[in-house]
Amino acid sequence: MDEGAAAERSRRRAKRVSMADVARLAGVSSQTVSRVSNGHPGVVAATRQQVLAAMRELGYRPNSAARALKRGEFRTIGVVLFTLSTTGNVRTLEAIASSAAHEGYATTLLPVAAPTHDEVRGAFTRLGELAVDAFIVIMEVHLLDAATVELPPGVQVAVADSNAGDRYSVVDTDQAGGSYAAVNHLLELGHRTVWHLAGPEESFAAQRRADTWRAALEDAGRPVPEMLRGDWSADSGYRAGLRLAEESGCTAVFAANDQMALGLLRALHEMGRAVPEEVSVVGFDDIAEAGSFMPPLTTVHQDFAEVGRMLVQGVLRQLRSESTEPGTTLVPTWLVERSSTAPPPGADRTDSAET
Amino acid sequence: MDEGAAAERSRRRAKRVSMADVARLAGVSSQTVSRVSNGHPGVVAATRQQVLAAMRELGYRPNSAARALKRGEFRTIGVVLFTLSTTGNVRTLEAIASSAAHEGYATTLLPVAAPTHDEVRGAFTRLGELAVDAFIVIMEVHLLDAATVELPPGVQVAVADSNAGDRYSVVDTDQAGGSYAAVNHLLELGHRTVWHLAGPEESFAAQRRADTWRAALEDAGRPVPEMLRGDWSADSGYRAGLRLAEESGCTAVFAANDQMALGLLRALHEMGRAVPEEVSVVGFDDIAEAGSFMPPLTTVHQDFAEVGRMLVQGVLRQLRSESTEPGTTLVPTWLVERSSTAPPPGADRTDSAET
DNA sequence: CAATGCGATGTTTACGTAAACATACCGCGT
DNA sequence: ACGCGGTATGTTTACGTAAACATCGCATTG
Repeated sequence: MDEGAAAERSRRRAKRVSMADVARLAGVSSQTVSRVSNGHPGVVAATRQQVLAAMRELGYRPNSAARALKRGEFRTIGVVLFTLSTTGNVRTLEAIASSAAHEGYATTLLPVAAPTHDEVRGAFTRLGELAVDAFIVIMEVHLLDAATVELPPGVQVAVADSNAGDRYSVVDTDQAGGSYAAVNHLLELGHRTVWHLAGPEESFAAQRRADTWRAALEDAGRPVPEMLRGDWSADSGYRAGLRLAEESGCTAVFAANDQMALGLLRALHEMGRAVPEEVSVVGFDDIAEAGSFMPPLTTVHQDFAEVGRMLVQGVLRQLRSESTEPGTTLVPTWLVERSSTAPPPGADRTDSAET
Repeated sequence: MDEGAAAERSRRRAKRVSMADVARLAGVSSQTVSRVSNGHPGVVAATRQQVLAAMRELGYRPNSAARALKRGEFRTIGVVLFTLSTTGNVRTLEAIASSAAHEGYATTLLPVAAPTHDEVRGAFTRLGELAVDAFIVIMEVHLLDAATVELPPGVQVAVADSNAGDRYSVVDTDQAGGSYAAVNHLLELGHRTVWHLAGPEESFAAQRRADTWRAALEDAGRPVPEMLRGDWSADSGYRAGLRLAEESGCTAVFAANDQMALGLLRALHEMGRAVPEEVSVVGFDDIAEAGSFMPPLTTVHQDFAEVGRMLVQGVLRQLRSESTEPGTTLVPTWLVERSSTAPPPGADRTDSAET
């Protein structure tokens, strides 16, 4: 076992083909191999072919460690995230990975087990040792705060889902715009006011959506009902829905995400409150399934793909210009009207919300 | 604050702090710094403290490229996948990333833009240059086949969602077991037969589920209805549902995933076919929202976390022992009974399916 | 026809780390 | 007192690549 492992290790070591090997076989210098490998000009076609043939024969593949060491860059972007259980994170990650790939960068995942300060700090410590030129954090900023001191200097950062625009380059969807559109849509349908099922307290996005909901109501001079709170899950939406169904005055609900809206719909259905005839529901996210809810959900669409793209562009720009540009970039959101909203029961006019 | 940041920035690019710098400040040799950095024994406490202090002062972080070059390994696992739009892939990736992190490995994403042969080949070519010790492929194998020749030698591979067990180490959920359980559950409720809404033809998983569905019916001596086909999306489930609602003989449907089941539920609802009173529906995946469908969906649970864990264990074992062990490992699946299934209309006895 | 210039290729070197080897020192036993 | 064993630390070297510099040869030109 022991000598087996040792032998295998040496075999693997021996197996590794280097430029020198290719150069020897092709009868050229290793520098020429390097030139061919990197597509540099100044290599005559015949030589190039010879080198390429030798590469193929030996199965040469460049050693990226050596390459990175020499060049001083890894061509890799690290992504720090806490969970892949929310649509937004997944969609954003997907866009990051493909944008990065498009730019010739690899994407390395740095999962943080739990969103505690210790965990985040630990992650950043590990991150300091990671083969990464820049990284993108998809996480609440109040956790980032504590970890800031640990951030390895010399690595560019961009942040999603955060309000740290004063210190980092932040890209986020237009939470306020979307929330405002959602609430106003309901008011315009004639609802007297709108209830809100918020996301967890720790979430910046949840807070921003709730704040905007409140502001929109106050702007319109409407009463602000008590806010309910969920944890993004459909179950928490269901529980909130059971309670809302008892509120006879409740004719419109703005849920902070689609999953909770799903639970809400089920609770309302089970309690015999028809959607949208008796109660209107608006969600947030526009997940792929939203159009197949019962009824199809009116919700706020977020362009996560664009967020990912902009995040990558952001860090790469920083990387190239060597400048950090704090600031927040907002990606537009818009309301997608489906069938879960309608004028409130007893409303004769569908277009006026004048009191 | 500003000049601090600026200073740091210029210091960074000008020269990254190396072991030599730390060694100079601490008044020791760089080798001693290396020993401290790697926690090697044989460094007296006083010296260690001195080195650590110097590291802190200079903000030293090891250069992983140099380290990888020297050690001959990257401590990184690459994951090749086509899409993050399916629950299974996302859950699996998440588990891979956290298992890998737990083992001290980073996870690098290699997205494949489209599941075409060319794309996959290109991905593997890029992958050959990637700083990766091993990789995991989450993709249909028939695409892998064409790319096999391109697979960089000396890199360990494990595969999910595939039937390439003869050549690679494959980990998959027990598709057959789950499908069998789903069909039998419906038969035992008293349904005469079960319809099937399959996933896309290209999908190995879809094929396996369909095959098992057919086999289970044949085993029980039941008629095999015409199979419907969707593309995993809720929309395709909806379209199939519209058609099924017209089939008066249809009392039980086994959908190949939960998203399609969702669309199915909506179509049946809109067509006035009550679930589960008139039609029973079973899904596959047990996505987080399945319990909040209307009605809550009976479905087959897949333990993607376990799949990810085993994939990582698999490649790491291969890496350490340098042996490739083809073979398929199945992770158990089980039926989660919720409220979307019931005996067929007109059935008096709920336990017997005898004709 | 020789000088010149430039394109093609080779040689040297440095990147930061860590293994392997080398040395210096200390305490101990005889 | 002397050497011996062992430990703490220093020195050398190699990992694979690519920039910088060096060289060679051929064609163009005065």
